[in-house]
Parts: sequence; structure tokens; C-alpha cells
Amino acid sequence: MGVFWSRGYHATALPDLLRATKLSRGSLYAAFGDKHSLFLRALDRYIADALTRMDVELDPRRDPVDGLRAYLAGYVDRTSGANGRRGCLLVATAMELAGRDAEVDRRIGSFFKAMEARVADALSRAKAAGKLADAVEHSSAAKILVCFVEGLRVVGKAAPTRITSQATADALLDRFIR
Amino acid sequence: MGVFWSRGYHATALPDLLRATKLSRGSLYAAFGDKHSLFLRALDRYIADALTRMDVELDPRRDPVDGLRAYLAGYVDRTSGANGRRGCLLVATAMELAGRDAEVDRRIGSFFKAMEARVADALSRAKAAGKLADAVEHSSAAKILVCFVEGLRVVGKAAPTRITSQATADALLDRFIR
DNA sequence: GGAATTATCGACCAATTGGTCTATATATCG
DNA sequence: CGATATATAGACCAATTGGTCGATAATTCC
Repeated sequence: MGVFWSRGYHATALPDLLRATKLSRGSLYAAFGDKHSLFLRALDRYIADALTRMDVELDPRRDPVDGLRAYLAGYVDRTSGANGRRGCLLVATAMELAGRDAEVDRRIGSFFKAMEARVADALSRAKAAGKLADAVEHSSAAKILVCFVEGLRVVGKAAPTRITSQATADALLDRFIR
Repeated sequence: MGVFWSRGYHATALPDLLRATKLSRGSLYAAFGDKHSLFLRALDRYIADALTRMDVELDPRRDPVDGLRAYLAGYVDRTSGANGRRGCLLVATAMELAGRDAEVDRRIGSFFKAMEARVADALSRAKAAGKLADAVEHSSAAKILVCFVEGLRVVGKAAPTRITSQATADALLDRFIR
């Protein structure tokens, strides 16, 4: 997964994969079929990791606003400095392959949907607890937050400092909570 | 430019470039040096186009809130439906090459800076005109908007409808203006 | 018009791409 | 132990990669 993550699909050549898996050509093809299948497998793992992380951060038993703060803080951490430079397998894949690879399309689409649903759920719990500002509607606010964090991944490529990214995320959340 | 735009750097092979430029191999190399230089030239044009478009939308002689609305509407248009599927040369390049190509790094970084400066300027004019909500600070709000529109480009790869994207953008702007 | 220069082409090149296949080692099991 | 099945390695392959070069066509200039 790591090698696709930091290089992208096309830029990752078989030798890179062999080095990373410590397998020989024959074994790799016996185990995974081909480069594309292996990539899909890596992408699936990346997505599963991201979703389980969100399930922890936005756990319904936690305070929803704390959960959203943790969720944003996680993105801030992953998109600033050297972490930001490394980028995101999912966003890189979306930009590189979406629209040309049906398998990828499905995964990208369902990931965004799943992420948005989790954020929307947290927001609606926050609203029920009276912690949301007036006139904030949870489903559009969820779309906003999803766009924002994915945008962080893009802007993070320029390696901003954690301080400024965190301040930006805080400023956004402040427009929604009271 | 078009071919890099819709395929990305690595996925664009010489034959694609030859077809697009209607040049032969020799002529192309005589005219542009190599693939990398040609790519940089395409990227520069893409960036210049984006900045001049912003200069029109956020023209200081216009009402700043109208300008911001036009700016967001432009992104909504470019990131929904089939336009969204096509993606964005700049974001794709950031994800694919940033951190591995110094020339690209410089361009990506300065583009984000330039975009943020223009948005911040429009916001500060809006503030001076008393059209911003209380406690909105123009520089962090500008960072938020930049992240948001870049996030739109990513999420746009899943080809959302113009209606929902526009509603999302409206909902965000509503948190800032009064 | 004719010489000199420039632009254009596509055959050609080495290196690399993703992928296959056979020979050999390793493990499994009676 | 010995036979069989499995896993591994890396030589090998056709196709494609980005890039070069010499022959030819077009243009420019006197």
C-alpha cells in the first residue's frame, strides 16, 4: 500500500512493488493476479482504515462536537508539514484514475458517501444536543466539511504548518457550533 | 494542455502529445525540449487562465460579495457533472507530482498563495462594506474558501449534480456573510 | 531563380513497462 | 525416507516508454 500511496498508480513500477513486498515477480502474480488487482486491494485497505478511524473519532457515545474536533484534528495532522507532502492515496487515485476505471469510481464514490454520512450523523447529534448554530442544516454542513477536509489534502501538498491548518479548521468549525 | 489535463502527467504518452499537437516527434522536441518542459508550459497556461478568471470574478470594482458568489459558482460549474469528471490539471498535478518535482512545487505553492490572496482581499472589502458576519476574520476565512473549492475539485470527481454542489457552496457562504 | 537556412518528418534507439513460464527449491504427507 | 504437491525465483518476452538523428521538404533571402 505504502508504495502506491507515495508514488501513485502509474508511477509505481513492478520493481517498486517487488521491493516493497519482498516477493519475486512470479510469486507476486500468483498471489495478486496483476498490478491493477493489487492496487485495488491496497486502495480497499486504505479506505477501510480511514473509515474505522472515523468510526472511532465520531463514535456516537462520545460528545459529537468533540468527535468532530478530533476528526478535523486528524486531518490537520495528516495534511501539514511532511505528512501533508506525502499526500493521500484516495485523493491521488481519484484525480488520477476516476472516470477511467470503473472499479476505482465505485470505491471513490462510496467512500465519499460513507464519510459524509458519518459526519452528517455527528452533526445531527450535535444539533439534537443544541450545540449547533441556528440555521445550520446537518446534511449540507456535512458536505461542506467533507469538501473542506479533502481540500486540506490538496493544499497540504504545499506543506503548510500545523498551526495555520489547525487555526483554519477551528475557524470553520466555529461557524457551525455555538 | 488538454491532453495532460484529462490524463495526467504519467498517463500521457508521447503519441498522445503528437496527436494533440499535430506535430511529429522531431518537431515537438525541437519546439519544446522534452515532455517535462512541455508539461510545465501547459501547467503555466492553466494557472494563468485560472488567475485571470479570478481577477475578473473578484474585480475590486464589483461588489465583493457578488464576486465571491461568482467565484464559487464558477467552481460549482466546473466540478459538477461531466465537468467534474474531467477534473483539474492543477489538483491532479499537485497530487501526482508535488514533493517530487521542484518546478511543480513552486507553481503549486505560488498558485495557492495567489488564490488565497485574491479571496482574502475580496473578503476584506466585504468586511469594510459591513457585509461580513461578526467574528469572521478575512485571512482564515480565505483559507477556508480555498480549501473548500479545492475539495470541490476532488469530490467533483464523483460527478455530483450542479444543484447539490451549488447548495453546498451557498450554505458555506451563508455562514460568512450577513 | 537559386543558394542557404530552417522546419518537418518518421525510422530508429536503448531502457523500461507489465506479464509469462520453466527450472528449482521447499514443504507436505504417506 | 521418498514421492508428490506447492511456492519461489529470475530469465525471458512483446509492447511501449521517452528521446535522437539523418534525410527531405519548405521557406527565406540575395
